[in-house]
Amino acid sequence: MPQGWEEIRAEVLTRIRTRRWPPGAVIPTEEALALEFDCARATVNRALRELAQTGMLERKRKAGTRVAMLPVRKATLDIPVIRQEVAAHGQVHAFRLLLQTTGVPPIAVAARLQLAAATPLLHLQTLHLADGRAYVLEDRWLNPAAAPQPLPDFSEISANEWLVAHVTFATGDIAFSAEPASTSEAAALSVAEGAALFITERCTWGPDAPITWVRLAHVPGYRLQTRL
Amino acid sequence: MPQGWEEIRAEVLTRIRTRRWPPGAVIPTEEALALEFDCARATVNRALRELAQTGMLERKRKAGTRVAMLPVRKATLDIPVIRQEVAAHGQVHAFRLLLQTTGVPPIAVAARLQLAAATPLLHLQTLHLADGRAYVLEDRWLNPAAAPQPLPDFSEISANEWLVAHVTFATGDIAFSAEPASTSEAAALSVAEGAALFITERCTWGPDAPITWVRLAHVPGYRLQTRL
DNA sequence: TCAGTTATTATGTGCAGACATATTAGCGTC
DNA sequence: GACGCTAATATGTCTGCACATAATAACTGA
Repeated sequence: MPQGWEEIRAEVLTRIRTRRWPPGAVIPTEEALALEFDCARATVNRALRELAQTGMLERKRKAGTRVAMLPVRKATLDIPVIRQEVAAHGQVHAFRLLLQTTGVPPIAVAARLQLAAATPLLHLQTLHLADGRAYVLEDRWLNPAAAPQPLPDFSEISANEWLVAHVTFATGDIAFSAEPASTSEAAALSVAEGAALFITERCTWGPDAPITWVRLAHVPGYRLQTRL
Repeated sequence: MPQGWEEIRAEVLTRIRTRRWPPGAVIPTEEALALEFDCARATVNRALRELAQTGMLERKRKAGTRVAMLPVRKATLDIPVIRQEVAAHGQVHAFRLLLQTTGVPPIAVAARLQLAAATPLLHLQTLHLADGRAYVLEDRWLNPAAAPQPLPDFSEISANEWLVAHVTFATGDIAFSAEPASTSEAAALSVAEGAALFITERCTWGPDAPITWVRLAHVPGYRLQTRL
């Protein structure tokens, strides 16, 4: 007899995976399960809620709880700060600020940030190193209007770390893709032009204004991994 | 005054983002917050627990709850079945089975599945089409010992969809990377050799045996996106 | 027959209280 | 001061109950 909401969750998961409750089937009500497991309904609720959150179950009032047609649909992945990511591999992190200018960003960047096309932004290019070797090239456009003045010396502290500590964040999105290395990216990362790079593109907004757009070009061999 | 655990969560999030509770700071106890918000401790607990799950807060017994040093660290992403993914774009999904043989997989595949090197597996290559155009190339090795017999006609039903409906799943992992198109991949996807492809690699295990290893090579332009 | 209303029902949320558990802080001893 | 024990404390979980809410089912009347 399972006891505790985690064991109940495990038991339900087993019944789903062994097809005792096959995909699409309606499972017993919380009340019935509480009776079977000899616990309070709130405990069953907790277990089922967690399973619904990961996409294993679909719940609707009155209709009841059913096993999702296509189980295993959501994965959570960590988005570490680069320094932590490098440190997690047991390597030493360092970075070099390659470029810092102020200017009007490409239309694509302004559009993604929902900024007027002519707004001048701070442009930073930073090369991050792991054990002295190129690891990822960071290309960032930063909205000075969204950041408290004065700005720090970005060759001393990485923009990402300064921003999370000093700028109010409201929403954002993140996208992953694969792109061929441009001439400048190839040079910075010491790879062949056109090499397949793993790209992370992130956009963040504050409560009032866009904060930053950043594109991370990872060196070939990079893998983003998570457990299901 | 916030009421309901969602509003409390929002209020706490605001205090974090406005730096009233800056990164690293310890926030009041559940009891104190329950008093402030005039609700039960369980309600505060629910709100704080959810925030901890997304990485905004770090909680320890006795030590209390503190704002994470580097907020925004976890994102959840959906892993749809290819047919749903295509349909979500309003396109028509179809697929062609390019290859079906039985043989010993490459060492790298056997190793990732933790299988003895000489185990023969079913090898499937499938090209998925969106509105008739190449969308993703699926390269799959399937352990027949982990699947119920008889196997279906994989030119009629896609392996993924058949597997989630008929095979008991226990654990798995997923990884994303960027790789240049091999000669055969380039031909199948109608792209230039060496083009940057977005690769999804998935490994799944049943309770007793490895089930399948699959590598999805997405056509250039593919983006995997999620909100933060 | 069908649209509109009402009743039913399963989940969603909330409360107060209780006990469990991990972790820290304090204390005493050597 | 370094150690090991004990007490204090914040979170983790559970219970039993209540009411809210959404979605379905049943009913009603034209």
